Amino acid sequence: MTSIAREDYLKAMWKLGSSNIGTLELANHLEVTPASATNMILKLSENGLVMHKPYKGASLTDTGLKQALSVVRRHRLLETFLSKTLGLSNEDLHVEAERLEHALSKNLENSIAEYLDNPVRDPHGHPIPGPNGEILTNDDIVLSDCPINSTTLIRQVPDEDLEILLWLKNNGIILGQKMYIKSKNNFDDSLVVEINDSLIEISSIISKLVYVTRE
Amino acid sequence: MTSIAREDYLKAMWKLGSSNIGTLELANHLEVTPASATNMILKLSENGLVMHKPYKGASLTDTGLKQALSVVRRHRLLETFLSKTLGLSNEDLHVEAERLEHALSKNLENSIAEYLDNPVRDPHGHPIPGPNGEILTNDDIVLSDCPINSTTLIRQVPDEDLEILLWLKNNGIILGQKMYIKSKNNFDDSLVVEINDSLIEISSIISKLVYVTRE
DNA sequence: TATAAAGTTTAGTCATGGCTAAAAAAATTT
DNA sequence: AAATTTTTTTAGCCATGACTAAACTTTATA
Repeated sequence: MTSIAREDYLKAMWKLGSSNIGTLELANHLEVTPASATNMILKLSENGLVMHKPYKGASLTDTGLKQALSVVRRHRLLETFLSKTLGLSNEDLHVEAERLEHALSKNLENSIAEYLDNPVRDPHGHPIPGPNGEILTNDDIVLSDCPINSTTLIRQVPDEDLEILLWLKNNGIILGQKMYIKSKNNFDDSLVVEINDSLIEISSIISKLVYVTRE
Repeated sequence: MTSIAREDYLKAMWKLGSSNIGTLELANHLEVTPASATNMILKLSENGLVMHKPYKGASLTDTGLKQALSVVRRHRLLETFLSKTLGLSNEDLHVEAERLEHALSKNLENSIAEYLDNPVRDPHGHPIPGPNGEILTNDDIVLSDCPINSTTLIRQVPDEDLEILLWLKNNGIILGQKMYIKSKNNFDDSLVVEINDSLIEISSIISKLVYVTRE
């Protein structure tokens, strides 16, 4: 009843936000056709994992959310584990964890968590949900919402897009890095920040994927 | 074209020996019906992984053997990796590796092999096939074929059966252990061996699963 | 507000990999 | 050698999760 496909749908819905997820949006995210997404939404709905209002969108139920967070937990624990043991580069972690997450038993999940001392952040700074779906409450804020003329500390970088990840690394935008926000372009919402005495322009897209805390 | 089910069939055929594997034997090993096994044998045959003589049995082709050994390599590398990092007990290793082996990418396989310094034995003493299917030539012999009144060293214990594994451990039959073969029962082919000054009777079934070398 | 466009669902198809029941071949007994 | 048992295959069915094409809502535009 729980399958790889179902877990992928639940995780995708979690990523896309809390409510009224469009079929097309979900289908695009999973690279399937809208018809396939409708099909699966109906099945998940029958199993009480998803709420579906025809033509209006779908959202996770409490049970569905819990299962989605379980997948996310496995993913992030795996990233942390592979990083610590094999020293995989930050760019490789996501792809490998994506393959393994569905095959991780509860037992192995527990062993890994214990081995890592129950970490609350993965190597990209993302919070790791607890065994029952508890998620770390943090005061990380998205970079694009940050006030000008503030000093911030980088807390989360995205993990999926290789190109973005490499760009961030090449420009010194890494976890724990201090960064001063100089200005914001009112036309395209890009930012100019100062890192280690050099100025860097951060596109609007990227500034929505990086999270920071105020210093 | 390569799927979990197909990999399981190839691995099972490898385990069952080199040629003329019966449909029923294969089906029993995989806990599917004979009809399902016939079905899959035909598919693998179409893909050149298996030779099938109707009503006579099936066997792996060179390509099929190579793919089977690739699965075995992943399995045994995973066992070794999980043992070394998480310190999983010997009894847990098999089950966990069984789940993960199909999801291990070539990249991760390589990383793990390198991390472990290209091991040639897994924690149960089984040889780990190389990246191209090369298997360690060793002079391990099956315990049941061992001459009486010889001193032997335990080199391989089975990994699948929990009960057997626990019995072996509880009786001191572990890798590297010295063992003296005292006698053989001509009726049931069981053995009596001396380990650490105590005598142990080993059933015929188990004596076919343990491999040793002469001292 | 009527129409076009965008998004969603329905209907029907396909491959995969199970299953059962029945037919056919091979091996074993009598 | 004939009959029986065992093994294997064939035929047909089912669930899963993709797909296309067409129908149907909803939203946006003229």
